[in-house]
Amino acid sequence: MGKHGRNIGLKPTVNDVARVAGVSLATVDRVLNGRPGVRNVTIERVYDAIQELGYVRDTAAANLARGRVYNFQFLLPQSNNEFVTSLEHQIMGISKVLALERTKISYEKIPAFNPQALASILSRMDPENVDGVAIFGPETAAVKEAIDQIKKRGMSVIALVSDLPSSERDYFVGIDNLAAGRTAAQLMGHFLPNGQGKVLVITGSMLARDHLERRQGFDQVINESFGGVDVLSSLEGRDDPDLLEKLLPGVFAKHPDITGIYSSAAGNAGLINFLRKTSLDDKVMVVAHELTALSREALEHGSFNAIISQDTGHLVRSTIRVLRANVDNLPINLSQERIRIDVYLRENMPPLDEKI
Amino acid sequence: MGKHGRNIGLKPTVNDVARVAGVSLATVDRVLNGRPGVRNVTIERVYDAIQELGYVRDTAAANLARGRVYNFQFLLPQSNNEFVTSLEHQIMGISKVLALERTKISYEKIPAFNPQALASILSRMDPENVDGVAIFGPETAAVKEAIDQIKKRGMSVIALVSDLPSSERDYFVGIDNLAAGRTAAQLMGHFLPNGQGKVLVITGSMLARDHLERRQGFDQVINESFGGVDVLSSLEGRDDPDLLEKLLPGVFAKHPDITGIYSSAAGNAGLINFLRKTSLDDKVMVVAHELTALSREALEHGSFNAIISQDTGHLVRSTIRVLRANVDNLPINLSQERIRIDVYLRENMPPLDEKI
DNA sequence: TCAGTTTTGAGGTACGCACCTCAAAAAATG
DNA sequence: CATTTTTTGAGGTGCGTACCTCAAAACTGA
Repeated sequence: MGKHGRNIGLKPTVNDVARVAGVSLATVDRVLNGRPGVRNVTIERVYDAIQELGYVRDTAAANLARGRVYNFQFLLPQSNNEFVTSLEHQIMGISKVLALERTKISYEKIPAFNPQALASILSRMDPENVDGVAIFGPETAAVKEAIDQIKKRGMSVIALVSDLPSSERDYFVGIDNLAAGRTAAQLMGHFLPNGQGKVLVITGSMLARDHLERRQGFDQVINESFGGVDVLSSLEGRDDPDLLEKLLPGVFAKHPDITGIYSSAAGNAGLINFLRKTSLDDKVMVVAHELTALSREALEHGSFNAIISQDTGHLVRSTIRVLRANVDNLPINLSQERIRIDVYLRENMPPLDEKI
Repeated sequence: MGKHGRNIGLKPTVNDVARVAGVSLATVDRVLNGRPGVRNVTIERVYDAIQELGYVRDTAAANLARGRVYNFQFLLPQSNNEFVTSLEHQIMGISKVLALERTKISYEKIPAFNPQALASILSRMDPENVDGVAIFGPETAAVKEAIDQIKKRGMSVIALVSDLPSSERDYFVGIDNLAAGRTAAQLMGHFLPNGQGKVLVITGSMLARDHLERRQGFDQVINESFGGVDVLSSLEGRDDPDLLEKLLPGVFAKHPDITGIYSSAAGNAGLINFLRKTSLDDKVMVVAHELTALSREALEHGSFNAIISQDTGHLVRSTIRVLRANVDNLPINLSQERIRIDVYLRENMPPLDEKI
């Protein structure tokens, strides 16, 4: 086969596009990479040829040629709860593998529930060093502004875990928190003896959209289906185990007849400690969020009765895939990127992974 | 930078390995690709250099150079149940994307529960055309033999959905079916009024390992925790909706007091039809397997009360990744490939994807 | 030590693409 | 029309690897 053989039956290449469009390789290249100096008519002829052949750029080859390195950054709340820790582990764990795929990731921890701090970090970001950011943070005007600015500078932005729909973020990687709250209520309703009782809802902060949505969903289903259940107003634990452990005695002093707890936020360690100390753990039905070493153990031993979770490994991998697709201007496989609302009972917990 | 510059701070390449090992590029290449004509001492020097540098072959570049095309085949049971159909959809859907990644996949349907047919297809497989096979089929001696043969011919073999541990298959992509059965029992036990009643278990075939394991797990938990529940012997539906619909009336004639059904196999269509016709659907608690358009609708409307499921998209994508890793002799990310036992209640069903 | 064999090195081509330069061709301008 | 400006083509180099050839060097055995 000569230098420019026909390449029968295989994927079309830039050479095929050039031949079909009746232009030179250089011109196709200019069009594909948005370089100037091509007439509009010619540009269209090239795109027609691309259409006709069904040409798709070989990203692996392109990245090889370009020496491209993707640079992504995660911004996580500075909180010592297990969910965030698990995200960190996943990020570190995957970074070695990603190095082989020309993508560098790093993460930074930002004071939790502090929109100003987050906004200021965002505004200092340099498009030269960062191609995309994944943000796990509160939705406020300042953050929205910062995101919209960063988008203008050409970076891709992903909302992680908690959506930021008011901003121009490219995508949200996380679960449908309203549905998660509804699921929790469905479980709680079934698990409470006689379908009735007084339920405490623990939340993180009113600034956290994910927590608000969970509460909303929880209330919906309780109202729809479980008339006998009385839901107290939310206890704000700020995702902080220690704070939570301090607050709970007061709540139970006021409401000693609580029979159910929906722990919709992070900070399970504090809750578990409290339950153990007070021996309340087999008197109170607990539906909690996020499967971690701790919550897994609590489920195993009956302190927790069900766990709603989202796979942190999936969250991180999905974020990377979406960010990469965004900077490459490629489509996203929605069903692959949809994060499931996992329901764990004692029986279906996945085996514990060794942390790397 | 000259032709053989130092490449500081970046990933080491074959050139770096050659330099450090004090041999030529050609020799490194011979070692890496297992070509003959290199002394053992030299081979070791090369491996030492690889170790020292932490060199990892750039698979993208290697595949580009080699013009490699992965060729994988799925073998699915010839059954018109929705689960298998969903797998087919996923395979077809992903094949376009895979074409861009130099991998071709196809599937073939084999008479269900017919070990001879499966074994004969396997033995006819040509390593020239197929690099790897994913098998969803029964575990018998004939199949085991055929798999071991095929392995000897250099193909990679994955057990899909139902494990084939007696054979030399490289990997199993699917859920822990024992745990799935246990989960089903846990749900059933909680959902049955007063925690007691007579439960029918529907299975596919005694030849199907996954079904056997589910039954086993189900019995375990019922015995451990739900003394008031009486479980009947399995009804074999052969994953065939029509057959199942024909068999069920007889069972209910004999046991009119059935209050729970664990449908551990495929063929939900037949079950749903029967329940609707006989208006049993709100008298009987049903825990079924696999989220499909049909079972989703049944859950939505209360005919089913819970669904245990495995994500077919994940199954297919995972299979491909593992097969590719196998033929490339690369490690597998276990936590990414672990298929979750999904529990779906009405509230946490994922939105319906448009089939492609 | 010499011929024979094995091992090694040097070099090239290719994969599909990005990016560069220079000159030729075509179009726009006055 | 000639001149300037814009557009296009031809060609090369490199990304990291595979795979090939040929000759030089290093070992082997007798």
